[in-house]
Amino acid sequence: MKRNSRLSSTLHILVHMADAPERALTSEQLAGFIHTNPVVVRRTIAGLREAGIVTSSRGHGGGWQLGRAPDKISLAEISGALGETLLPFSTEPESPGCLVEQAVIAVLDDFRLEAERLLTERLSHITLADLTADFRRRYDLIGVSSHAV
Amino acid sequence: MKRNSRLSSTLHILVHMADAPERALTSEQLAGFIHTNPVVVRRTIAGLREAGIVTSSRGHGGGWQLGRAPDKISLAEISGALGETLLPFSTEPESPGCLVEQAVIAVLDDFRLEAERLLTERLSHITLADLTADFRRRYDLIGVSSHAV
DNA sequence: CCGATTCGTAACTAACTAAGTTACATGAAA
DNA sequence: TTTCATGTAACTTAGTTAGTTACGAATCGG
Repeated sequence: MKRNSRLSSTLHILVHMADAPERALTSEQLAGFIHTNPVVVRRTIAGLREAGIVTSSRGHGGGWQLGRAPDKISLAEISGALGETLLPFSTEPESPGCLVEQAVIAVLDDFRLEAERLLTERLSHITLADLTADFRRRYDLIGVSSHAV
Repeated sequence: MKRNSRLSSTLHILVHMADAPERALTSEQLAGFIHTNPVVVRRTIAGLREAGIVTSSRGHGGGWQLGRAPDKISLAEISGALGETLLPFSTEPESPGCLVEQAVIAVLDDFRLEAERLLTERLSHITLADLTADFRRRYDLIGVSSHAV
């Protein structure tokens, strides 16, 4: 895993969970898919559990499963549950009395608000089911193991 | 300066430059506005010079000035010249043969492309002149030094 | 020409963030 | 009651960015 790849790593994991809905996958198995550590996986998707996107169970036969059908899980929800901001730039005031800064922040905050609305709207139209369908299409086309490397 | 505040810091600097178009401002003066180091300023806005947004001159009376009128400088250009990406998430392949990863990356890259198009379009409608006007409006309203801290 | 000024840039340090790791408590199933 | 799996805290490591120091190159005034 590298910097800011949490969204794509999480989607990868979720597609695998969608692809094996009948059984729970352990964080060790999930970690294997994205070549990382089970603890990192648990930490990363802990927020998804709180959002009801996934469920986890302990002990024998425990692990992770989707909390609802893939077509009811949008990328907007997933991104939100990860707690990442779509827009990275900061607008923290650093010279509270400066009117130039106030003007800059006002314009930038307006833009951020509008941008977040736009992006969330787009992401809310893409579901985990779309991703899974895309994966299956590729699988049928090439006919090769989903983890050939 | 803190993390990812480069866009807002740069805008702050540029508004000051737009506000004193007749004379060059040194990187020392510009650094004072955003409470940082002259070298950091030079490094940060070096990209703007290459994009023609600002010009710099050395020696006595040297410093920085806008490269063209504020209403001809859009936030899209500035953001681009800073070399920052608007969308932070990574889609670097990490398991090249994995079809799940390929599906995830395909969807995410599509989204990123569309999102960048949308955001750039919005930013291209905001100019440095808009920011300067907003600053002047605040200044006239409150009637206070632009750097009262 | 000389000295002051200012940018350009390399090299280093410090601070911060996120991933990776270890360790162990908690809970569930066989 | 043993084994397996999550939950989470604490620590380590790696990578990024801001900040700093230093100095060469260019420009201007005298």
